Amino acid sequence: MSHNTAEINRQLRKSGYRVTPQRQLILDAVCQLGDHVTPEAVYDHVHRIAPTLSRATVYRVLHFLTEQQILAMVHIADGRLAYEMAGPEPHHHLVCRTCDSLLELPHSVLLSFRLAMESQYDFEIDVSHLSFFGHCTDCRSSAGA
Amino acid sequence: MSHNTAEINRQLRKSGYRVTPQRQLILDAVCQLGDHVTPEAVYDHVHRIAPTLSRATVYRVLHFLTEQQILAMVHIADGRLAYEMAGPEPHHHLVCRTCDSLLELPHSVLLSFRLAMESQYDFEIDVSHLSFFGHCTDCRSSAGA
DNA sequence: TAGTTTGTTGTAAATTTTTGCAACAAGAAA
DNA sequence: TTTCTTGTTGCAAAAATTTACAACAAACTA
Ligand SMILES: [Mn+2]
Ligand SMILES: [Mn+2]
Ligand SMILES: [Zn+2]
Ligand SMILES: [Zn+2]
Repeated sequence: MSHNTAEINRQLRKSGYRVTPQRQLILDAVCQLGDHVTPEAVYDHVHRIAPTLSRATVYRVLHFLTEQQILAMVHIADGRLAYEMAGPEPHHHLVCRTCDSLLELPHSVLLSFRLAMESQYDFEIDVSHLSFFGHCTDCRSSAGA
Repeated sequence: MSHNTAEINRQLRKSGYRVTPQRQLILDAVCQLGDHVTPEAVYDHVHRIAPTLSRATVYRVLHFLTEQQILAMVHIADGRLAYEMAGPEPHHHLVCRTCDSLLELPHSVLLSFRLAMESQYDFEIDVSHLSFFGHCTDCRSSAGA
């Protein structure tokens, strides 16, 4: 568990929300399971600990924690959603379609793109966590062999 | 109907696939319904014309035509998928989270980003149709009022 | 045109995700 | 600690999406 529980709880209560055992379990699960955790993986994990915790709650809490910017959501292949802790440093990913490897990109890689959209279209892009799909070095060289 | 039916049919047959009435109906539907068409909208449309055409076929054909690059897929809000004709000119979108307005971006806006990823990470990004969410001019000014 | 091959569809069931609603319980107040 | 308010949960049903499989039919061949 690497997240600041006390700080998060304070933030939630301050906004009029409640800190429930379900929310804590689900947050811990995402934190432990790592990057790009699917709702089903979260459910499997928490269900072992709290068998009555329902799938509906998993989906609701993941959505809720994302709204609160405690989690970050990401589109993964096939249009599915996954989640991970929203660190203080937003980031993006390069995901290889062949080997599923994951490269982390600093948030800044999109800065110039965002500025361009602001100046050209007066549109304020709001991106906190994108995945770009493609092919990594290794897979490109082995495919060409 | 603004797509080249004959050319598409030829392309499919050449690859060993078949041109079925279902595929033609679904393609026509996407073409007529416009940008960012949801599977449900397609189903509603084609079901009126061919009541036995099933939902499963709609999902399957949308996925299939996307693989064949005849349709383009796009993530819309909430992690849902939508489809549209894949024109010869790939493009992207700026989608306003407040008024749902849609701005079309030329494919070239991401060119420098893609080149940067290639030189910095040796990763070949494969993007044909992205949507960036945010807030347009109008909605930003009225929110500040 | 009739026969053959095999890609495709419809059906039904399995999964996944969302939603309504009554019971519950976190946190504030007394 | 007890009471009260109302945000949250579990359940069950609805809705959305995927999948297995037998029947079907598009395209090829004779
Ligand atoms: Mn990430
Ligand atoms: Mn588009
Ligand atoms: Zn790879
Ligand atoms: Zn707007």
